[in-house]
Amino acid sequence: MDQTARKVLIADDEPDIREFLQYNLSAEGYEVYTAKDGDETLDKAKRIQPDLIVLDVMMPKKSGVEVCQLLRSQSAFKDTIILMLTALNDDGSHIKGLENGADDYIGKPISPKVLVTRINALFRRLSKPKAGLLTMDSISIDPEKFVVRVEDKEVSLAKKEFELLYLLAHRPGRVFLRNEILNQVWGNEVIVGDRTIDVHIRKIRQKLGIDCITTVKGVGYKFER
Amino acid sequence: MDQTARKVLIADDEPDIREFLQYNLSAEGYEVYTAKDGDETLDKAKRIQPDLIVLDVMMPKKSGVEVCQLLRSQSAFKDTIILMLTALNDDGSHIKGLENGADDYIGKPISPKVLVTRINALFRRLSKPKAGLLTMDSISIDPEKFVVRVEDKEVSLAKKEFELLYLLAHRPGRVFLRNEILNQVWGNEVIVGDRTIDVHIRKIRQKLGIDCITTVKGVGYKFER
DNA sequence: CCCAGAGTTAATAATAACTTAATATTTAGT
DNA sequence: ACTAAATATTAAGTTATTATTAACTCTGGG
Repeated sequence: MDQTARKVLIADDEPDIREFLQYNLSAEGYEVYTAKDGDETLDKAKRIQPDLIVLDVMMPKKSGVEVCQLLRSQSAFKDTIILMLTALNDDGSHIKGLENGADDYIGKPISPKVLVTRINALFRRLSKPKAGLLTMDSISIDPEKFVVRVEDKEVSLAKKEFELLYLLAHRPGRVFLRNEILNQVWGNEVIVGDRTIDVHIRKIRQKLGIDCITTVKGVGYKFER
Repeated sequence: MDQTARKVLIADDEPDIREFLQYNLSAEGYEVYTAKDGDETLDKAKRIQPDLIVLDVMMPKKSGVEVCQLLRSQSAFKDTIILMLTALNDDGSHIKGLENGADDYIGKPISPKVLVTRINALFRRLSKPKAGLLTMDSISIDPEKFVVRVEDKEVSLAKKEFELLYLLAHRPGRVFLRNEILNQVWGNEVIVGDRTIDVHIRKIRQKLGIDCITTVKGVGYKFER
């Protein structure tokens, strides 16, 4: 299977809808997974880390809306594209979906053409470009393998630490405001105190051993050298 | 998501209006965030630093007018475009909005076309070109990296020093009154003595090494060369 | 169940930024 | 050249921001 294939998770309690979606999306080259209720969706989403989730509003265990809210409250899913599926294509549920963080919705019945077009459009519009390997002299950061190498020694960072370092390092010299950092790394729904950033910065400095993050007091942090 | 997408924050207590705006503005390529009451608006505005805020007049917690006033009293939002939304399209609330620092207003009900046209127009009319790199011969000022380079040597200034230098340098030759400087750099609520400016000027001159700030006695300062 | 690691918070310490006040120097007007 | 007013300079005092540490929660794996 293509290494860069987009992963799509389909969540619907009706087997024939799952099959229909799976068929059409596989044909488009997506890597498709399915779930049949809210809880299973959450489990699989966590394991698979899909790029897009097709979420039926009406599902057993947890409704699509609930699942959507739960996913959006976790920073791991802040960039996951969520497409709601609803039989009720009245404004009410449409609204409810988008309000809770969905990126788009489609009303049943679904035409294969509309579905595929919409999903492709979502990817075009929303997906972040895949992060690439960063290399500065004596330090390299690989987001694929999740590894940082400093002077030929491998350093393992925790996820938040890594994301923070990557954010700063992908634009060396540029100052990132604390707000920007919170938005990019934690997402704008999550609320954490300012000291949290400091603590992560400290751990990064500590683990890397070399001083490559500069504090700009009253402003933010930047990566240098 | 486009890295340079304009950020728009929508503040309205009615879910269907939020959704309506979100849908239409997302489709235009804006990066859209929402808030459902006054307090949430202030929180998110601070966090997200949107380029434009669509502000409903009638909201719980704090009204749009209050939010507008509060935002405008903070220097971080002096360039944020504010568009008021009101069901009462009588002159009274229109005036009240503009009086309190809003840049435009739209009366409900809203047509998507009008909305998008108006917002695009506001951006065209009001948005400042991104604070950019200033380059004069032998000196360059980079607000993104928060660094000044003088004859290929990097000089790091503290926040107030930098803001002051940037203010003067972005209009070389133009004299800035002490009052203007206080307003722009310190904001109009903060009260500091006149000597404070002198001290910062001195530090800048000292750090840069070259004399590029001229005193205009009895008037103010200007950047030259 | 317990442990280990990640993530967060809160309290305190440390430090840099900022402001002020006191004194010296410069400038412009007479 | 004298004077008054404005600015320059310096050092010291204050405040704001960040660094550091340790404790606490939460989660998943053994």
